[in-house]
Amino acid sequence: MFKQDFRTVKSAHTREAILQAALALFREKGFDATTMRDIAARADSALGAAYYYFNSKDAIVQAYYEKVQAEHSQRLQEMRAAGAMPLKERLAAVMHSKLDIVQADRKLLGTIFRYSGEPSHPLSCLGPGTREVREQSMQVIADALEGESLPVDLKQLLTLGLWSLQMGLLVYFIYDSSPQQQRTRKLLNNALDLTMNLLTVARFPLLGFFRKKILASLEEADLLPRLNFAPASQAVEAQS
Amino acid sequence: MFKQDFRTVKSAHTREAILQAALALFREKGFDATTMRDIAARADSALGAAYYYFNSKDAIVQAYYEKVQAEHSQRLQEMRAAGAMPLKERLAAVMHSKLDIVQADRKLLGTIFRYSGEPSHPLSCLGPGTREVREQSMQVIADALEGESLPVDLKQLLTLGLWSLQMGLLVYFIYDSSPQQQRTRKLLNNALDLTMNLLTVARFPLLGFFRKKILASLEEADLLPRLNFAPASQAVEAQS
DNA sequence: GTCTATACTGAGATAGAC
DNA sequence: GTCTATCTCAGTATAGAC
Repeated sequence: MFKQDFRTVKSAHTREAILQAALALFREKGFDATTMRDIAARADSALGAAYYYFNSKDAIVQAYYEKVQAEHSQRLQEMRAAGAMPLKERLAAVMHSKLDIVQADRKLLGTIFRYSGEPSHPLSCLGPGTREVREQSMQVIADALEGESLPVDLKQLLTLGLWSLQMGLLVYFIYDSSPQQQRTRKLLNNALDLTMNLLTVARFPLLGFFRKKILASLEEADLLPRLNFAPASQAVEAQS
Repeated sequence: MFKQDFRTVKSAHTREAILQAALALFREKGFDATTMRDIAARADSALGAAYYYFNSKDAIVQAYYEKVQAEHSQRLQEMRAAGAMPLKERLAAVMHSKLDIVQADRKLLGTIFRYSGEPSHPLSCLGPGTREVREQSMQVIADALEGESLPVDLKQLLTLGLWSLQMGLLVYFIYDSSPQQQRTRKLLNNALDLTMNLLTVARFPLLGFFRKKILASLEEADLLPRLNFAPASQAVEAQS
């Protein structure tokens, strides 16, 4: 496509060295303060080499969050394999593990939102360029609802809601200066408590009117992602 | 403080010329494609002059959205003076007029979110650097709730919720490629319908439990802005 | 205090040699 | 696949006109 193959061992090694150098520097000095020259120097290669593997500094960030998403999916898959948990714990596991993974990279995390207002930018976290990663991260949430006896429409609403919550929490996380970002954890727990309460209410037949209306609006606005609510094993299959 | 006085007519005129030149170019070519040298050239002044009035290209954007907010506040004040409307219409007026104001500047609008993930950046739309504009924009919403017989806690929740909705809609607006962004307008109307329905439900005594819980969480997370729910005339007074 | 002219630095990105 | 040289442009600095 638009990228190299990275088939050779040497090539993959160089690429990884550049990526690691970049991430280390981003963590130390932040994204803006790190120059491509710094990165190349730390990876013991030339500026051109860095640009050979990553079309831009931004592309490194993209590689980073593809890595994060892969790690997140994998952790959740392992947890699912390890045994069943009640819904609330599953949701807590999904959300907290995401925070765990990015905890060390808060300085880098902000760049995810940098192009959120530029639809055509390949790194726009809401744009077509990141659709795959985004849908994967929604699917992780959807998978956590697996086996619950909830109507599919409610599952869709819940998934979209929880994904939005996750995005919002990531922003809060970045701004959170409390030790180990405990405030974010607390907020997340409170939000999950409320979600569980809300879920009880949302099932109430009298509110079916609301559910239908909300869903129709979202559908019309093209805000509903296509999610896979098949059993976990099949869902995993469908991704490969 | 850190800015000039712009007391003289000539000074203000130059500043305005530079701002207008910048906005015109942003609309034509977008933010990134416009250089400070372009702006200075279009305003018939030197690069140094542009930097004299605006510390950076970003500072021009900041001036832009202070302008937008001032315009928004003013329009709403005029509407309030023009006569009473039912709540839903007042809310629709608030939200739609905001979209009206920025409609022509969608290419520029995205930059508002550029630094949303960088707390320390002065232009972060959620950071301390923009607190004043942000609170003013929330106050415009709070003012629209004036005179409604709702408990103050519900007013606070509603204001924060509607402000969030507004921010979300601005993002959707940027991504909306339908003619005249009609989809955003439709989504807004649907959201307001739902809000009104939700409001009826939210008043239900049985749900007081939820309200208290949500409010406590937000309070703990320091997400509740200090709003002025005094009568409109006083609220205006307090801002000057 | 307001502005011009000019030059310089740093960094993202690219071209082309090897 | 990798490196060197180079380009562009945001931003800074400075010296001075008025």
